[in-house]
Amino acid sequence: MRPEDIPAIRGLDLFHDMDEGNFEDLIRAAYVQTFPPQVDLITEGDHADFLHIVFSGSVELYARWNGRETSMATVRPISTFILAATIKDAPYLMSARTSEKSRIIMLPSLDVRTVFEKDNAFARAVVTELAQCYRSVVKKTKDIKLRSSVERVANYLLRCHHQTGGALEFELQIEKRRLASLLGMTPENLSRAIKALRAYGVKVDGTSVRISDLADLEKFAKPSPLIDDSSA
Amino acid sequence: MRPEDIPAIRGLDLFHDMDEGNFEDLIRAAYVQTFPPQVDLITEGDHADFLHIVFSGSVELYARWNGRETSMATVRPISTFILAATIKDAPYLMSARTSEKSRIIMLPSLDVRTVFEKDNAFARAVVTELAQCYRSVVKKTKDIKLRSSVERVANYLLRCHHQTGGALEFELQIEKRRLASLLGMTPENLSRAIKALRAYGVKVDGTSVRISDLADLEKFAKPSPLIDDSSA
DNA sequence: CGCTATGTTGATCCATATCAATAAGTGTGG
DNA sequence: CCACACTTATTGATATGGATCAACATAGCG
Repeated sequence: MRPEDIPAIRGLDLFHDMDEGNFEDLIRAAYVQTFPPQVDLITEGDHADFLHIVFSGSVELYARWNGRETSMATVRPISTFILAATIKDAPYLMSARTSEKSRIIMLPSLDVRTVFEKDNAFARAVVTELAQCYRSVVKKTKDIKLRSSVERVANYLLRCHHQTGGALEFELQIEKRRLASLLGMTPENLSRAIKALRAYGVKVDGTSVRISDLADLEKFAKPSPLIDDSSA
Repeated sequence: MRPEDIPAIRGLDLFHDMDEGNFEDLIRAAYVQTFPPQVDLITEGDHADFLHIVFSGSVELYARWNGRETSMATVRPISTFILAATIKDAPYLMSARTSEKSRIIMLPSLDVRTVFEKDNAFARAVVTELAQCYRSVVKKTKDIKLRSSVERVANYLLRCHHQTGGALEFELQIEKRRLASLLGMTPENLSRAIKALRAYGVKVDGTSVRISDLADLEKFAKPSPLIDDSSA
């Protein structure tokens, strides 16, 4: 752990309000490692030995069943992942792999649970974090069950648009094949969905996206705060 | 609130370890009401004014978008629902309606949050509950994204089988149309999926289900603890 | 600079949705 | 208690969104 990294971790909502001594205990127990792309960090079913924090790069959460695989989420700096398994002392429900070269901090689950037991501020921060995660998955479920694939793509692009501060031109931060899986469709189908959105003023070239008629796209996509707002 | 109901609530994991005085504060502020079937209790987007507890009957959580509707979960006694919105002081992401005549306890969110702030045991119980909810939704997402509709039905029946303590004959506790929506398919498609499972020794007549060849059904369904275990 | 993974496009197939008709419950009021 | 209305379940016919297969283009990358 580089000393200069510590303030950034301390700045996370999850660790911000906890006792300084407890925070230092956690940090002392932490491992830090830089991984190349496409390295598996955890495998679903394994025991949750560490709470992971993505410090740089990005991590894909995915799941398998019966030979099939689907992308569940992308974790970007700086945030933790699979907190629930750590706290519950339960097996991971998802696997995780680096999408790009990534710096990962690992806090032993045992230490996290110990601090959780004695630090009340930390316990409450965990609640906030888990409530956030929960609501986020509920939104994803609504997205998948209530929308067609073209609608999901349209709304995904609108979410990117908002996350980039309202830019009408931006870059996709994720491979298309991964995006397809994340949105519950095949790469071929994503290609076609993107083409279908040309009719609503969306131009995609490689990873760069341009929305030429925002109103038209929104009229089609019908974004809802109860599905698409990343906070709320 | 009938005095004889209080021990049952106290017995819930969520309230079991909290301070007696705080528990009494919550109970004092509670409303109790019996609703007929098909009554809307909450509507998505509304502010979360109450934490609800299903005391008897059952409640369906569902969501709408753009004129479409999908069932998200069924809540059975005795458990709470939409804790995350209450704690985060955020709008509900799902609507809820009674499926049958139901006795519902409502704790004002404000009181729940007040107790949450001062009662550390309660705060930790909230964590456990939210972690459980989170993992449960993740499993549902995996079920939907990784399995075909027939596979989902097969695994649903196996879950019923386990929840009834291993019975090979049991009753569906939910209307078929609701089940279809819950599993992300149409009622017609559910009918056909059930018919397709005859090949694996499943006989459904009305609401009664009989599994004649468990091994065969399991071989087809390939249940996984990481998707189908209700605890874990 | 070639190799391999990714992305696109077209053709086809299949799972699931939709539409339609009927049957079977379920509840209600006379 | 039955007749009627209404909702739910089933079945068949058809339509369609999305998957699969195949071919090619493209872009990273060693």
